[in-house]
Amino acid sequence: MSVGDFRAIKAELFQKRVLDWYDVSKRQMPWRETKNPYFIWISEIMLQQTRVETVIPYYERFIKNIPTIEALAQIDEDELLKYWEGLGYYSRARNLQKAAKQIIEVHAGVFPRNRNELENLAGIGPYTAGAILSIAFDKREVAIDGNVLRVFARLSGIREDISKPATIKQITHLVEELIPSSRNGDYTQSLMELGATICLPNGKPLCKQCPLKELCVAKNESLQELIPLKTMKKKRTIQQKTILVIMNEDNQVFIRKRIEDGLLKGMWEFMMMDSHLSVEEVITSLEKQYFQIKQILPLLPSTHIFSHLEWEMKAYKIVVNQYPKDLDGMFVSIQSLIKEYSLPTALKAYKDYVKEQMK
DNA sequence: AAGGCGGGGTG
DNA sequence: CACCCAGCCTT
Repeated sequence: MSVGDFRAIKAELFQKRVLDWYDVSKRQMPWRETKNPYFIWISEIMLQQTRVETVIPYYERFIKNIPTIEALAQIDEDELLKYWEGLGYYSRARNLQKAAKQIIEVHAGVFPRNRNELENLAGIGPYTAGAILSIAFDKREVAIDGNVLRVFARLSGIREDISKPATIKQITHLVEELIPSSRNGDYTQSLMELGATICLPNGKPLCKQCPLKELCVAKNESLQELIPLKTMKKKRTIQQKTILVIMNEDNQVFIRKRIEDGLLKGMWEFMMMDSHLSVEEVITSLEKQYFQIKQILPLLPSTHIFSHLEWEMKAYKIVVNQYPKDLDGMFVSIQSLIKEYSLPTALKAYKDYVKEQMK
């Protein structure tokens, strides 16, 4: 069998198999209870590279507190990031607000309903545009995510690297040819659901339970564990950091906002240095910045793994009784730190330490 | 075309 | 540990 053989199958058979399976097997998700494009949009952005179970509580809290495009456009950035804290890929939150403003200014507050206008909004690419159009508006558009790429690579026996644009284009055409005459939103979701629950990655598909097993080239050729082809991945680079949890005599802690770096941009952090510093080096560096140090105490080192790099963190708690006025950050109370400012999960160990200092 | 961008679940 | 997740953006 080949891609050609797969294309020869009856579209109606394929559609009936996958939609019937979806009706019986779909999981419950809060965004499946609505057609409100704003809600669908929020869910799709949160779901980018993020598992369904992780998203659900974030989604519930977000739409409860920021229920409309207008509310999203007007919210303070730090408050917005607070709702995103721990979810990762924080540019998604900033792009969400940028897009909300675009919708109000360019589209008079009316949610766009064609692919071109959607893809011109910040943070919306081909997948998200297709998802919103098919799910919220029942338009004849497809949404190609990692699940759909894997499902269709196996179904049609494609041996190419599924991350290559040419392969994505080829699969996009196959998915488009099979759009049903109705229920396209369910069609979109059924393909992703199949990938997430049956046609699993890492050579572990549950083919016996698959409603499409008779139509699957990979299954019929016993290639389902070899497809899709895995791409070589780059090794993580390791960075050494020294975290300085600086507190003043009023039990306030020093934080500053990350601006210049792409990584964790917009998030707040403790003072950090780019290498491992000894007690003496820390003291020298802080005195050079006109801090007067009253006490310095080593904290437990910790490690945080990002997808593309790794932080090896040494840390110190430092109590100062005097500090310069022109700081690139500020001292805030511990309660305020917890309630109002978003810190990356990478700093969780030291945020937890600060929490314990609350009196 | 390739790499940056978080955090967590899973085997 | 490595892989991958309802991807998008920049270079």
